[in-house]
Amino acid sequence: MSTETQSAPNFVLNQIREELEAGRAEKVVTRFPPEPNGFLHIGHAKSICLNFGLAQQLGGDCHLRFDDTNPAKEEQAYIDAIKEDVEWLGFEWAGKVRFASDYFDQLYAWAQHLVREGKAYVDDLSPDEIREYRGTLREPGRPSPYRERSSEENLDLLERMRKGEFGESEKVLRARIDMAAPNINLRDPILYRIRHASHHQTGDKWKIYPSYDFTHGQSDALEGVTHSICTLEFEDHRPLYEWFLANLPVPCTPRQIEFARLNLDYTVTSKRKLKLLVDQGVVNGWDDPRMPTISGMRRRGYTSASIRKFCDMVGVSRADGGMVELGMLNHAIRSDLEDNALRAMCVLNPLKVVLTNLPEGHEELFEVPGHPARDDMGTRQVPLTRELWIDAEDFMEDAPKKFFRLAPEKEVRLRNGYVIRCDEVIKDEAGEVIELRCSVDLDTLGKNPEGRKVKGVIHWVSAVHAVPIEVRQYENLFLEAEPDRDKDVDFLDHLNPESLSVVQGYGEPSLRNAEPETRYQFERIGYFVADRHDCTSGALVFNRTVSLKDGWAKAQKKG
RNA sequence: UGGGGUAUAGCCAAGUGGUAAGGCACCGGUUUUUGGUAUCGGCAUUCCCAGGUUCGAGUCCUGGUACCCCAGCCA
Repeated sequence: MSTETQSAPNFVLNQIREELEAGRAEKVVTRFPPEPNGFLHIGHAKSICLNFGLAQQLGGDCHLRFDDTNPAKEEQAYIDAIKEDVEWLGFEWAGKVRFASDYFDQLYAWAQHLVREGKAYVDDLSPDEIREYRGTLREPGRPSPYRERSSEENLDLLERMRKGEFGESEKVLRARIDMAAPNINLRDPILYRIRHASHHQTGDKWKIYPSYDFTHGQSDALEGVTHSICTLEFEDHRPLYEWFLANLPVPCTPRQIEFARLNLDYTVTSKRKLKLLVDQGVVNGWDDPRMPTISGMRRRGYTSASIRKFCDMVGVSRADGGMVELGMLNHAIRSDLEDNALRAMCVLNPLKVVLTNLPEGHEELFEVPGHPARDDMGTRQVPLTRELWIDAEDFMEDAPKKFFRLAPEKEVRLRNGYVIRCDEVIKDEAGEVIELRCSVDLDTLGKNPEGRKVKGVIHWVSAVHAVPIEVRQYENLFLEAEPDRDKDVDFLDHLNPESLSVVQGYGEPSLRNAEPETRYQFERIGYFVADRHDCTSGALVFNRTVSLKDGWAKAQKKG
């Protein structure tokens, strides 16, 4: 395990610790079992942190096992992406990457075992008939007419299913449990279905594929998994999970523990819906910075540490139907970047300022820290010249008393530089402010001016040295806190049309050689990352990870 | 009375009979060459509701209520 995570205790950890203390287990083995049918998202991050975190804290192992029992939906590309995401998050699985498909031979042998024991049978009912015979939530099911076939016949039929003698849906193998069970999962669940599909790991070897229920617990047992941690919706499957372990000669009996999945504000976390966003071109791929996927968040500029911290803050419980506010995620990333991101000045909405008492061609270099509190992050050179860009929001012609920025006749400090005073406002024919003429107080470098206090500080960029940058500003993908709440309304109706806005701005020269994935705080604006794919020395592209908290905007709102 | 779960502040969440942790958000003070950060303080007389047991209940009992999951040959 490569990452030191000091996770807060939770009920799963406590429970396992008790078992350890009671001597009911020795070494803990967990597993993270994604199906390779899409990219991992923030909800998976919670599961990853839990499973790998448990192993870390208890001195055990965590396996990465692909739950690849449905070749129709799975792809190698997803496998590659998932492995990359888990590694990027900072975790290391024990041993080789595993696949449920590694156990297909054993699973098949166990299916034959159940048949011989009279605990499984081949059913010829059609999918519709099976549904009908299953009964409803309130009424019991009825036994299939094929339920009483002999072991010999079942064995033969199963073997022929395996050989591909039947078409898809012509037959299935079912466990023989109880068609009247109140828990529908126990009403003779399907063990194998026929799929004439090529599998990304096993090729064309199999014509039948085991179901999740028949695969998961046995795979856990085969790997020596002690605790199989999954989400709440599998709680109803636990009796089945245990039934297979009890009725098959498995090497050990893992225990299933369920926890509540993560729900995040203004976000969808459903692989199906995320895939829809990708397929319909609503976003630019699974790693679009607006996506709650691990790779999207990475591209947006989240650090893996911040995602781990977020998962830790959220905690683990069995309380369902909850909804975590995005504010918590914002806090996690801001606190990481506050400590670790380089500082730079950038202007996104440029307004020209001319410093009238500086001579033409004046150039002055300030050496300023890469980070205000971290000497180890070095320094950068910031040039000052007669013409500057400042952000238009930092000037107001009729400024209210508490506006601590530039206004006619008022003073403000240039961050890392001098105090300047706005002497003249120049407008175009339309009355738009196009330039400010200001004077510099040369006696204010590194010290406060005599006899007055200048409260405001604004960022700026030398016009001659300004580096053009493209900045991609992201907002929530959805306008509704729970986009998929209402079953009668398509979640796509809640899309935020302004989730992405691209702006061309000016950055200070230190940004010129920004390497992809370098994170910055553009002072007084927010945290940004050089896009890992599109940022080159010829075309600087930054993604806004998250804005800085804006106390001024908040005060404005309050009036 | 189909089965299985869950209810603690705006949000997440500790708490397992001894008098409601922590985090986020929010509000206010201080510091500040980022209206950021840091820092200090405030923020549940009460734990879904109603009864009961007990010297004592968020924790135990009884009865309600609300919400989530399950009728894929998905996982």
